[in-house]
Amino acid sequence: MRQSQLFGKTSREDPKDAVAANARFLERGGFVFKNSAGVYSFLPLGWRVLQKIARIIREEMNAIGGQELFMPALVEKKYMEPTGRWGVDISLEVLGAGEKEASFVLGWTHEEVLTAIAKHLVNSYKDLPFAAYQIQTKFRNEPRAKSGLLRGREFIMKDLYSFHADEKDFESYYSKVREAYNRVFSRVEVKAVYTVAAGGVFTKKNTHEFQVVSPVGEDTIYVCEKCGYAENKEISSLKAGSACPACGSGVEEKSAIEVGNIFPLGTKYTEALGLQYADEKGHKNYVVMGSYGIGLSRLMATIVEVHHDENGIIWPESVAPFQVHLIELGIRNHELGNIVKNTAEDLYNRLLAKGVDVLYDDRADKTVGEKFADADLIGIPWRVVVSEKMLEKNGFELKKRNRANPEILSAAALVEAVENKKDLL
RNA sequence: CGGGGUGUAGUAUACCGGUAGUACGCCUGCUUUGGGAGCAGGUAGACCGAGUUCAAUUCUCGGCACCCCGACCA
Repeated sequence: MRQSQLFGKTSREDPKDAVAANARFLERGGFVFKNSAGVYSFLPLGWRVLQKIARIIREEMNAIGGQELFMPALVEKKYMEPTGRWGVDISLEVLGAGEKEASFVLGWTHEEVLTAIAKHLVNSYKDLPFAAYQIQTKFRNEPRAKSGLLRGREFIMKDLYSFHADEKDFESYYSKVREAYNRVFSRVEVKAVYTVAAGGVFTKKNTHEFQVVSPVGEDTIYVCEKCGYAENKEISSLKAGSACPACGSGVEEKSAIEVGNIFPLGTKYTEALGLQYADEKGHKNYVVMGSYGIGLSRLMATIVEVHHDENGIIWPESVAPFQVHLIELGIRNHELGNIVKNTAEDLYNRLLAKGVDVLYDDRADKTVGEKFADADLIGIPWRVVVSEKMLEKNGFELKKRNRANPEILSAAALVEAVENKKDLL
């Protein structure tokens, strides 16, 4: 991608209404655009990051047998009423044609919708278990959207639902999901603490959350540094310094961002909606359910909260919008400058040919300082500079975003290094 | 939803009851070129509505929007 053509520009000033690091850097870097409070557009740069995250989540969900599908955002009243979730506070209701009262809600979760589908498809124990998920926009009329992408009224979420014949089968799947979630969070390089929590509007049972410790987090958790056991303050009888229920060591109080959760639902929804199956003896039983969420847009914001410095974002390689930021410092209308320009074009094409994702800063009207400052802000892991100075040394400069000192490499060595993602620095 | 605050150019800001200023951006030209360049010229602005007033961007009221604290929450 040529940066001169990119739909998205950096800005030098922080937006006046943004305080959280994720909002400041994502808006300034041209990753997202705030359309309303808690309502964001993803610009091409931000959308690439989101797609990288989505791909990792898909791989891990598929690996535990999750089947991807896609459900409607318009959810009719008849689905939510039987479970008592029609008209809850966070609902964004929609009027049908000619109606005076809303008959649809913009979907904020999909247990009911998928259970209705399952009623059509599940008759026998032979149809169980199964797990299905989607990646979709969710709508929740938050009384107070805040902290950039961390709490929006509209956000992108992966929601997985599993259906089982009995609790035992459910529990074994629940722990599989837990492991899959750990892999997701470790691949995007956030440290998520598995935390015991409350079920809110989803279930009366205890649930589990994946919490990333961060000062901007809205949740308070008690976490044991020694064994890693953690409880959410909302259900906990612990205090800072209390003995850890798991190992007896002291727990600490931390602010944390909830990046994922897994809910045991039992038969709450299947009873309310009448989802039963026939067992081996022909007896009818209610299906046991679980639901499992990861907020993708929130996770993207969390990654920024965890991985940045004063100059901008430092993307983990797994989710960076591009692998390489190629910066050309040729002087316009100048003989040597043209050589620099041509050399950079050539290198750009070589990297593309090798299948490397490159953002090529070919902008002719930007100064050196501006290009470097933009590169720091956008936070692509590898930076390659082509300039007169480098050509004199017969090489290219390669620098990692999180390192201070660059390396000078020949073109061939550089292409090889980037291609093999060799950490030469 | 309770409390507090803020709405001025594309962005960030200043001043003011009477002609709205600065910086960055953007456009033209020349110069410059390894950490947000220089000169010259140009472009562009008071959230909406009502009231007070000779006169409102400024004061008052209402609405709307956005931010922060709380309650709530993936």
